[in-house]
Amino acid sequence: MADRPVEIQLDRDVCKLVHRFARTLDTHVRRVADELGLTPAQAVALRELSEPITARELAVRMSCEASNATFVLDRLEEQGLVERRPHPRDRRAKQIVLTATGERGRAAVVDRLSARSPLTSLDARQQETLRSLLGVLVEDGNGQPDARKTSS
Amino acid sequence: MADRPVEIQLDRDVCKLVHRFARTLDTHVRRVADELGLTPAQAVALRELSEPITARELAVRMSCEASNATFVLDRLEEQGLVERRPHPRDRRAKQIVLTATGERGRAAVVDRLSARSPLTSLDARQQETLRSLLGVLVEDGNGQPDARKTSS
DNA sequence: CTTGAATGATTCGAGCTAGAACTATCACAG
DNA sequence: CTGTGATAGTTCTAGCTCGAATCATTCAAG
Repeated sequence: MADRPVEIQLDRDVCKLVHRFARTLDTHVRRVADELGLTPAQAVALRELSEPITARELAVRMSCEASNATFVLDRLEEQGLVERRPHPRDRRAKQIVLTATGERGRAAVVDRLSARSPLTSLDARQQETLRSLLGVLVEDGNGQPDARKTSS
Repeated sequence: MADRPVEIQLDRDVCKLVHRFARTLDTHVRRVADELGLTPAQAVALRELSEPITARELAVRMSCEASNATFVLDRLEEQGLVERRPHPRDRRAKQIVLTATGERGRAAVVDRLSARSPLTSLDARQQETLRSLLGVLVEDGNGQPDARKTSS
C-alpha cells in the first residue's frame, strides 16, 4: 500500500518545503520581535492592527483562534500598547485601539519586517506565481463555502 | 515612508499565504493524529522515523530544535512506541528505533497523512512549480554562509 | 415580549516550541 | 597524554496554540 512513489513524494516534498519556509518566516519575525523587546506573537498582532478592529477580526488576520488573540491582547494591554474599548455598535465586541506607544511599536515592526524579507531570492514574477498557487490552496483548504461577508 | 505599495503588498501577501497554508497542513496533521490517539508532534515524529536515526537527525527532519525532539521522544518512549538505544559508534548519541507498536502507528500515520492531502487542488505540474520556488526560498533562507571550511 | 440559535470574548487545560545552560563524548592538534 | 573546540542529548523557562466550556449579547422568528 505504500508505493505510489512519484506523486506521493512530490506531495511530501511540497508539504515539507512549506513547513520549512513557514519556519523561516517565523524566525524572521522572532528576530525582529527580539530586537524590539516584543514576543513574536505581539509583533504579529501589532502588524495586523493597522486600524481599530475587534479581537475576533485580529484572530482572523493572525489566522489563529480567538482565545489566542485574547492571550496576546492581555499582554499588549499590560504593556500599554493597546486599549480595549467597548464597541460602538455591539456590546459583545471590543474595539482594539493602539496607544501612542503602540503606534510607534507597530511602525517599527512593520518597518523591520519588510526590510530583509526572506522572499528576496525570488523576483516579482516568481512571487506572483507563488501567490496564485498558494491562493488556490488556501481557498480550497479553508474550503468552507464562505457564507460571510467581511462587512465590519 | 509607508508607501511602496506594490512590492511590499506582494511580499506580505505571499508571507500571509504561506503562513495560512502551513496552518492548513498543521490542521491536517492534527486531525490525523487525533484519529489515532496521538498528539500532532508525535505523529510527525513517527512519520520521520522511517529508519533508525539519532535524536539530532529527527530534529533536523522535523525542522525543530533538539530540545523539542527530546520532549517528543520522552512521550513516545513512555507510550512504548520508540526505544532509545545506545548508538553503536558514538557514545554521545542514541539511536531511535520504533517498537512493533511504533511501526504500526507509523504505518497508520503515513497512510492517513497521504490520503486527503491538502494539496489535491493543484495538479502535478503546479506542485512541481511550487516545489521549485519553495526550494529556492528554503535554500536561501538557511543559506547562512557558514564560516566553516572543510578541513581537507 | 419570549425563545433559541449564533456570535464576541474570555478562561482553562493540555500540549508544543525556541533558546539558553549543562553534561558527556568526540575529534583533533600538540 | 592534555587541552580545545565541536557535537549529542537533556533540562528548564517562558511563551505560544488549540479546543472545549462559559457568559453576555445579538439576531431572527414566533
